[in-house]
Amino acid sequence: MKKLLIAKPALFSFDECLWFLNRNYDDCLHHIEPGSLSKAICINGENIAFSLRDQDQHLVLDLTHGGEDVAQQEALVQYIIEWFDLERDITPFYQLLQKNKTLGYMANDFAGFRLIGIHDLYEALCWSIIGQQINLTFAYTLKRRLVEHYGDHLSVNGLSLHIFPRPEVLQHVSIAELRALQFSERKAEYLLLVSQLFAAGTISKQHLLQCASYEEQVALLTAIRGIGIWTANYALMKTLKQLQAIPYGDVGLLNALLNHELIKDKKDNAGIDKLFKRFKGWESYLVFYLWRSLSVVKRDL
DNA sequence: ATCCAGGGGTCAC
DNA sequence: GTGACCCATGGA
Repeated sequence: MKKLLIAKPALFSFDECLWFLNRNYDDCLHHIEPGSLSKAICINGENIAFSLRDQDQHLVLDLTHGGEDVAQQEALVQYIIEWFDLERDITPFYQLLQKNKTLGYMANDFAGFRLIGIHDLYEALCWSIIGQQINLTFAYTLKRRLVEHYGDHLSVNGLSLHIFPRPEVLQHVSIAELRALQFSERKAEYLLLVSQLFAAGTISKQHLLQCASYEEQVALLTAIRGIGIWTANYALMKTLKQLQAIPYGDVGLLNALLNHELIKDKKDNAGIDKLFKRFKGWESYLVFYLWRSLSVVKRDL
């Protein structure tokens, strides 16, 4: 079995990332076991499966299905690097955290936690549309139904590793079919529209990368029906790792800020602005760490 | 039973 | 530009 090594940067904890990926939810797009994860993705048209584990100064990537050629292996390594944001020096963020009386504890409690991405823009947009205005448990249920009905999968070591459906497939699904899976009429409409746009090549990650500014990227996304300011920022944060992205209006973010008594109420926009101003350039990391703090509360209850 | 959930569109003003 | 209203459904 082909084995690839990926060097671990400073301020990185695989366990911390792994724990977040596993949280309390049932994510169908990866399988977690203590100390390792398994996943399947499509690279250059081929479905590949791998597992990832922590070993001393490296992450060890074991290819468990496909990926024989070197170009695919390089792409896979790059995928992991982007997924866990391994090339970023996050010490400036930690310095900002440690200066903050309320949030400083995170530098210790969540040490080495990284902004975990979603490489595929289409998947990120679909996932955020699914997650709009419903609780996360149900959102993961809906995602699983979508993936199991319309996505590929690889069977490896007794595990069924699912791959997010391609837009070319989803664009031809009917609203009635999605309604039967308990998607709301609106979510079904939005998902089909986004699928059509991606299948037709009207929108892509490449289009976003060609934008001159962050504002332009937001405008490009929010021009699409079903994608508002929250969804656009979520996708830019997860897919492009645009660190100035703040998913405004996010219920989880607001609850985390309330838990830490950093805002008076959910309409305290001034309080929010004041906090994020201190984390200029690291806004997304702050959001991600605040989301991480929600899981702590949930776990401790 | 009741309120809320990692929102967004629409429409009145 | 702002705010009220609707959507839909499961979780707690």
